Amino acid sequence: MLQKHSKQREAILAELSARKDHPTADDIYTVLRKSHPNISLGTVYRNLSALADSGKILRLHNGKGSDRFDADISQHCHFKCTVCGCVSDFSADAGSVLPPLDRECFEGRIDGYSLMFYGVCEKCLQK
Amino acid sequence: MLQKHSKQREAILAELSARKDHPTADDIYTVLRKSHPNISLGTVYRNLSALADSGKILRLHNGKGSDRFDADISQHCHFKCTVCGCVSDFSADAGSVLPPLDRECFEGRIDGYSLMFYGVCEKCLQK
DNA sequence: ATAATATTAGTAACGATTATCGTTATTATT
DNA sequence: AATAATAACGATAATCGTTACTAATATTAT
Ligand SMILES: [Mn+2]
Ligand SMILES: [Mn+2]
Ligand SMILES: [Zn+2]
Ligand SMILES: [Zn+2]
Repeated sequence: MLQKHSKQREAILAELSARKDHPTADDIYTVLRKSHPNISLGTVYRNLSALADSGKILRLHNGKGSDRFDADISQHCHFKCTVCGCVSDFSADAGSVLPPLDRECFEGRIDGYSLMFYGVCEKCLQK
Repeated sequence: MLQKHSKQREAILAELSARKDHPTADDIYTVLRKSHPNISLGTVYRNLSALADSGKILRLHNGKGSDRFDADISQHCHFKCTVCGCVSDFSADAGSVLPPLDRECFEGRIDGYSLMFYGVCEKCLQK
């Protein structure tokens, strides 16, 4: 996978890297249509999936609703507003607190975790 | 919602309460068909959603793959095996560690969180 | 340049879930 | 107990996010 370069993939990664709002595949598609009028939604999905599989970006499963993507691949948590649906980085210290788990009572292997907080964002609270 | 009693909802809740494997809607549907040959998959989905909305059961978003449900509504974490797909309760102390977050740098309201660990379960490791 | 092939655009297909709708079961009222 | 009101049902169509397919195009190696 990812053996040949493509203008489309470059544009997708550039767009994702330029923003911090954890966009969906369709969000990116809508924006890129302006500069790449013929780009296909399937191409956006295919490249985002390939980039995520190769570890270059992060895929955030989002319960109901579409997946979101993140160019920041460092371990960090997220917060989702249950009113407006926005997803933002969450600078809690939870991430640094979690790793030292008591793995003694668990015989499997832990490769990672996903931690999502739910609530109401500042903007929605003020309405 | 949930204004009238129904045999189907009773059976769905009973089945979910009797197991600890976090079944999908279709899992429950398949089992209940034996005792309730005419039950509809839509009915299972509708009741599981209503029960989850009213807080009587828990819905676990599962990334790709269908949602799973849990009759244990206490705050607890889960572990998903990326090989066989099984989802099990995870008795880490992470849940008790998380609540005291530094909420000072966050202006929104946190209502809860979902924490899922990924890895390989004991059974799959032994193969 | 030529050849090989990964990637694309466009579109069909898919799986999970929700919506619709005429019928049935539950509950309240007479 | 019969009647009326309506929530819930079963069957199935529709929706949504995503993936699969295919002929054409773009990239890379020769
Ligand atoms: Mn992020
Ligand atoms: Mn559980
Ligand atoms: Zn909000
Ligand atoms: Zn396993």
